[in-house]
Amino acid sequence: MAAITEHGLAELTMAGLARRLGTSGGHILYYFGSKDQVLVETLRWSEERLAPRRAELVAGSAPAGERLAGYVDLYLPTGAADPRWLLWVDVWSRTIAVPELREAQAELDRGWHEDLVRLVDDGVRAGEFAPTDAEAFSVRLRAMLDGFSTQIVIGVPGVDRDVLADHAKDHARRTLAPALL
Amino acid sequence: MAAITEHGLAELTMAGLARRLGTSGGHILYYFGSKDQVLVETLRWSEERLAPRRAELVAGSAPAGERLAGYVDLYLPTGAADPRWLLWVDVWSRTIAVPELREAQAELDRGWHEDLVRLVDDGVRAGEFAPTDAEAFSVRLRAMLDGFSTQIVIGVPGVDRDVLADHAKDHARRTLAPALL
DNA sequence: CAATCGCTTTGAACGGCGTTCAAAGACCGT
DNA sequence: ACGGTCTTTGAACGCCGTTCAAAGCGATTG
Repeated sequence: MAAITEHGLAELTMAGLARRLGTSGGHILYYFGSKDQVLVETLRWSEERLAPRRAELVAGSAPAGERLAGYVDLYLPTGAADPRWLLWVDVWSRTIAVPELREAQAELDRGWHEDLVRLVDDGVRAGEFAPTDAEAFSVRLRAMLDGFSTQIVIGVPGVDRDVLADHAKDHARRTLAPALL
Repeated sequence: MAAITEHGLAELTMAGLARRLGTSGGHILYYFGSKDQVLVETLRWSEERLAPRRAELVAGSAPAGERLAGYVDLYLPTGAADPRWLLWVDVWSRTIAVPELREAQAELDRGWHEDLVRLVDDGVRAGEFAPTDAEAFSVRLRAMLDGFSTQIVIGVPGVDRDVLADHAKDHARRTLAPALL
């Protein structure tokens, strides 16, 4: 992750990474099998580091609306070169050619999905949100967040992370708003 | 596009493409400059082929709701290996390393955005949709569609193109529904 | 203590990639 | 028939991810 942050994913080669780690390219592949596996394991590691904060958002005692806003902020890339999202986009394009990546990737997604469903159900149960199909809500919101994240991380001119975050939060607020009476 | 359809983007090499075209790799690069440019020009060509149908959706006389559903169907990939969307995902990951692609890509996006804004404004003007910030609606819906498209084209297990299309259409319908009184 | 044996680690070699470029070919106005 | 410009080729280049034979290392054993 540090290597990606410093020089970008495109500059990350087996030989370069090995040099940085004081070992050889062959050695890395002895354990990981392929560069694809290195990348997907790095993504997994990166996602695991977010797990505690995500768990807190699901289990926390703050109003569900606030926790949902926190979920959006945690999901989106921090900025134009967020290494976690560089990995996501790269893994997407590699998944098309390398089916072994598909399951790992689907599994990471599932974690985000299940937590969001719990969070929304929690808010509904507390009467803070209108009765909602949490599954459908999660599928839609996360797709929107994926689209926003892509734009942010590839640096589409004129897009601003915080503006897009507000779009997502506003969408959530309106969709989950309890009926006025 | 035919080569991508038949063998996938990962198998598409300069030498292989040249052989298929009865020419040499150097010759393709004489005109295109780089493989990245070949891909982005191919994407542009592919998008241009959709332009007439998109224009018809904007200018058509059918109810705006129906035209919006048509927009969703045109936007999403046709299936798991839609070559247009293989190119999109590939261009996303290359854009990160090759800034020259960014403008081309943003420009293609702009076309979809502007047409969707017109379509929604049209529906609002006709009283078919509630008064809506069409800009914001377009930013959100297209992000959602990008997220869905990614999942479809990379073949996430368990996702179905038509189910996701219905999600998008339902989101649009609910968001744009005129108030009940 | 030496021999053995599995697990690590190396780095040279490999095939294939996108790209470059000197040379050859084709075309055309004069 | 010549000259000049634009095309086209294909060999060469540097770099990539990956493979694999050989060497290194440490623990187990007689």
